[in-house]
Amino acid sequence: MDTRSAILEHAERAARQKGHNGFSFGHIARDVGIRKASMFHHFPTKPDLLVAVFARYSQRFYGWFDGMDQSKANGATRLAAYLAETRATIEDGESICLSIALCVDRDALNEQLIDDVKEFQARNMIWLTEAFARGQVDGSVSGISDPESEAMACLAQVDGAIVMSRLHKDTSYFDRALAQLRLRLS
Amino acid sequence: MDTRSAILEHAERAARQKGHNGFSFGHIARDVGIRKASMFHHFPTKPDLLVAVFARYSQRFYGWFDGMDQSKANGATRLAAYLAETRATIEDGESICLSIALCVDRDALNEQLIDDVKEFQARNMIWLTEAFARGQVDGSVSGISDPESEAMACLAQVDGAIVMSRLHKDTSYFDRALAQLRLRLS
DNA sequence: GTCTATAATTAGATAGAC
DNA sequence: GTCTATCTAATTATAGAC
Repeated sequence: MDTRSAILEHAERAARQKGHNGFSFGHIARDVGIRKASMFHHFPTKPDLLVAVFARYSQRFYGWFDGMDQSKANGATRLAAYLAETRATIEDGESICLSIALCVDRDALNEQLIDDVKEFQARNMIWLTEAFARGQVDGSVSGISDPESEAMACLAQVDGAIVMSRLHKDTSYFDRALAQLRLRLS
Repeated sequence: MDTRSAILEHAERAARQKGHNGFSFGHIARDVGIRKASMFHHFPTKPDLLVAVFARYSQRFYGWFDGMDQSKANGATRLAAYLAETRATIEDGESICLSIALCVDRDALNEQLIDDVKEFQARNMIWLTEAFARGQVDGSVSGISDPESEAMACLAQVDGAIVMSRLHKDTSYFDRALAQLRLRLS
């Protein structure tokens, strides 16, 4: 792996485990195995690094959305896959979603990064709304009144479930927080 | 107000706006209007300060729980009051719940503080479970199968809603994320 | 209880050699 | 692209005077 990618990889891990203010160029350099000064060749400032890390992170999700959109899966299958994907990214409660970490340290971010996180959340909302709408039409998800309200509630529930799992370093909290929603997927 | 209380007040605000790693003794000293060195007379270390801040924060909630428990309010009224109380504490999306901020910066906390946050979450769960159970019995909350699952989902949903509000600095995100739950309260 | 002064460490960089 | 060396500012403290 090239150095730039190694930096991005370790920086994402660090941000998701310790938050934006919880790691430094020095830490990442040590992880990657280079000197601190060499970091600045790849990323001139910490904001630059963060923007690149989040772009890479969000692109993975956007790619996943696109892949799913091309499948013929029904609403319930899509939502179940979303929950499984989200659960997988937090490992054993060691990490959280990068966008949550950045929300908490919001005051330290530059405007571009805040906009990027907002867009990430908006695209999650759009995808979830579409999945709930599909589940309403095809009958695979029970008890839906308004797909957009469902999407908003679901996104919040997932984010909160991730935070709870992080506190206990235990993914079963994620499962219990989402148990009710899962029961509605046939 | 005495100096110690002023320090606790400003430190809580800072932790909830910038996260555990986002503020220093220097910042708080400036806010309070004393010199940095004077901070250490009141709180020898940053972990000591954080434990005291969280104790004060959680006690306010525990007191609120006790007050509510002595009322004759039905399940729905209790849950609506919980949502209103939570919403009020985040102001205009400028702050988040202290326990969320600490969860994200979990790696920087000492063991006592982690245990304190766990207890806080457990007590929220107990109170919410009781409120949902009440709502199930008195019929004031619709569609309850298992009160404990409901409590877990609700707590996650509230936490996620707070994070979303923080990103946009807009409490309407909180309202929209909780709209469905509110509709179930009669 | 608050202050000045200071120390050790770290963070975010920059300059310039290789 | 990576390194050593260096810089400035901030952070978490400690010592000791008032």
